Amino acid sequence: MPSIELPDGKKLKFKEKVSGLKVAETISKSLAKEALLMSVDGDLRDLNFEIEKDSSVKIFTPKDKEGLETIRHDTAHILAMAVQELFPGTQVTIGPVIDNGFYYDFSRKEPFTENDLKKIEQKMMEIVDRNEPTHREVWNRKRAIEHFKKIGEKYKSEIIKDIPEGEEVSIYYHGKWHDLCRGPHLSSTGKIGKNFKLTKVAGAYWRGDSKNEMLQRIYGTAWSTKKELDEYLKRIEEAEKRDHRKLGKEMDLFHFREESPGSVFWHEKGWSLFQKLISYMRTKQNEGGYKEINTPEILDRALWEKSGHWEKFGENMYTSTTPDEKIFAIKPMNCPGCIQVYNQGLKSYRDLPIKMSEFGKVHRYEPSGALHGLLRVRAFTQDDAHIFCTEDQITEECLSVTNLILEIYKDLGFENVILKYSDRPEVRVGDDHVWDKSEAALLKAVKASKLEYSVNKGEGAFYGPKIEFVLRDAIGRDWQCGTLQVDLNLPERLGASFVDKDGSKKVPVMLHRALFGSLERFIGILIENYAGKLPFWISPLQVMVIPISEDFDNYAKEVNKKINNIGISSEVDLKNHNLNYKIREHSLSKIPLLLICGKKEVDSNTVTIRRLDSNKQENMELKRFLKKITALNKAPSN
RNA sequence: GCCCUUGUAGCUCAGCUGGUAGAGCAAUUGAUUUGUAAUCAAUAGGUCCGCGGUUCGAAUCCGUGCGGGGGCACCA
Repeated sequence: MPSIELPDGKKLKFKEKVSGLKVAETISKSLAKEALLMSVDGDLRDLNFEIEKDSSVKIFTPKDKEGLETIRHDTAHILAMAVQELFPGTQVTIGPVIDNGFYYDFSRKEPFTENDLKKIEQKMMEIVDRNEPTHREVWNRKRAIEHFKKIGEKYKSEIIKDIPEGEEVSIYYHGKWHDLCRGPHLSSTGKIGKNFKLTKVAGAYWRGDSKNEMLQRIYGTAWSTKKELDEYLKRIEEAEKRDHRKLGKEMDLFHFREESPGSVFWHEKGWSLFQKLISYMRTKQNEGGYKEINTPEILDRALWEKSGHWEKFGENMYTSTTPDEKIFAIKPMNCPGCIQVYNQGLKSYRDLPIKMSEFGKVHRYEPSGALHGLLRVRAFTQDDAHIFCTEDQITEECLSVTNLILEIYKDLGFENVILKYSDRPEVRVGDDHVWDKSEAALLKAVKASKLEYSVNKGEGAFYGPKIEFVLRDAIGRDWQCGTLQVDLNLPERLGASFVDKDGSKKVPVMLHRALFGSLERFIGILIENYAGKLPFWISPLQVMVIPISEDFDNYAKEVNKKINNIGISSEVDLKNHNLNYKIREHSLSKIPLLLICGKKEVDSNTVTIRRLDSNKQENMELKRFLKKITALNKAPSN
């Protein structure tokens, strides 16, 4: 006589054990039709699980997160089923749900082709149409291991071996096909619907370990309605349009080439953008009390050994052997060089905090497969700074870094920032009381920022806790950019010290911080965030002056000169093309302001403005226009 | 680094199962002198990523190297 409590508090009484489907039917016919799975006292269950005792039950439909995830999970099963029907002998491994979809990893000698993907997709549709019923069995683990071994599924038997002793080994059948699975699943293959699509094939290591065999992973996306699927595919398409590699080429900002994989060849316009960002940062940092320094790109191996980099990151460092056989390393980080600057001369507690910034170009030998446009390169410029301070100054300094970072992100159009705070890892250096202090100081800064934050336990650096700044772009993607780390280790290793009040020498705390992280990467993110339509003040080419015909060339040239004279980048288009053509061309190249000059403008000493992405026209006196763009040419916070 | 995939004109791409290359845009020249997203015409433009092999003959097939892309692993 189970009594079933529903989420709204209502109670249903049944004479005998009852399936989830029955419960749904009792509530309403439409719910029964929509129902996919349920939770019983918080545990997710199949709809045909029979409830025997009093419990609270919630029924899930495709509208619920649980419902959608189960659809995706089932689709992964159908994928495996289809693959094994089409390609006998293929071994199955795991097939989890991920953001927006699912994947399944297979072991098979021949690679899956794009064409196979289509065939598999068709077969999956067929299986949905067959509407095969699902049923669940619980097996004895020994039997399960032997069974999967016998049918040649060595990965599955390995997985079962790893299931903890106390847990049930459940097997799900969809028709005759069966798979080891925790469940829950939909009651039949027809319930999945057809709003899925296989998206790509890729390699993936068994158990995510590069020492293991490489499997073939098939990715797919699945949704509860056709509309959602289409919207998702549309989103992907939109993201592709924003790809900074594509836009970078179209906008003539930079290129890559074989001679130096992972290093940027900046074109005039890209470099101008780069310089604008640096000069903006300089202003902000000077206001914040930073002093800019610059340290060598190439430093003796001995320094890297002393700092610990040689041992820990040696494999990713570029080195250079001189004709007299000395080994130097090209810096992968700026900190050791910065500490050497700090080490010049005696420092007193009265000097602290000392904030040294450096736009340092660093080189890291990244694995070839990791390279990705501007987002992952082998040579990049950090907007780095190191703050030397006392333990007591940590909180205040962290706070000011956080404020600076937020202001800068905001200026560049990112208002949505979240923080990731990581505290002490198991393997670490330094006394616990210093860790206590620095963790508390950092956390205080995090809280004071009033931003959403997550705590990543034990994920700090071995030398200190850290905050990572994650910004969300215009289409909802998260990018980790800034970082702030408390370092209790490096200053000591490299012999940094200051004279304290009592006359004794002490080791300063060092804060590492980067706001953009890598200028190169940040520019990539900026381009994608704005889909190439950069704000006026950082746009590399800000104005294009367009004479309507040859007769107005001189006026246009004059206007162009005046704009350039006030430090705004402008060009004049004297080509023999009609106005429509020029507007199209310069709009596509994402120039923020187009100035049209014809008879009307010459006669009245005005210009007609057309803004990017607007077909409105605005006529204005030239003088007023110059004033206006002078104001526009500043960062919002300046 | 690993798996798959890919490399043709400045750009985007076509080129079936082998017979030494083609389009659109851009460029150049000429005509047109244009009022808010492509005016018309002509011309020129190629070591088909590099190296090696198979073949009478290779952009095409095979091997190998380098680069790009999608993932995995990595990301101080």
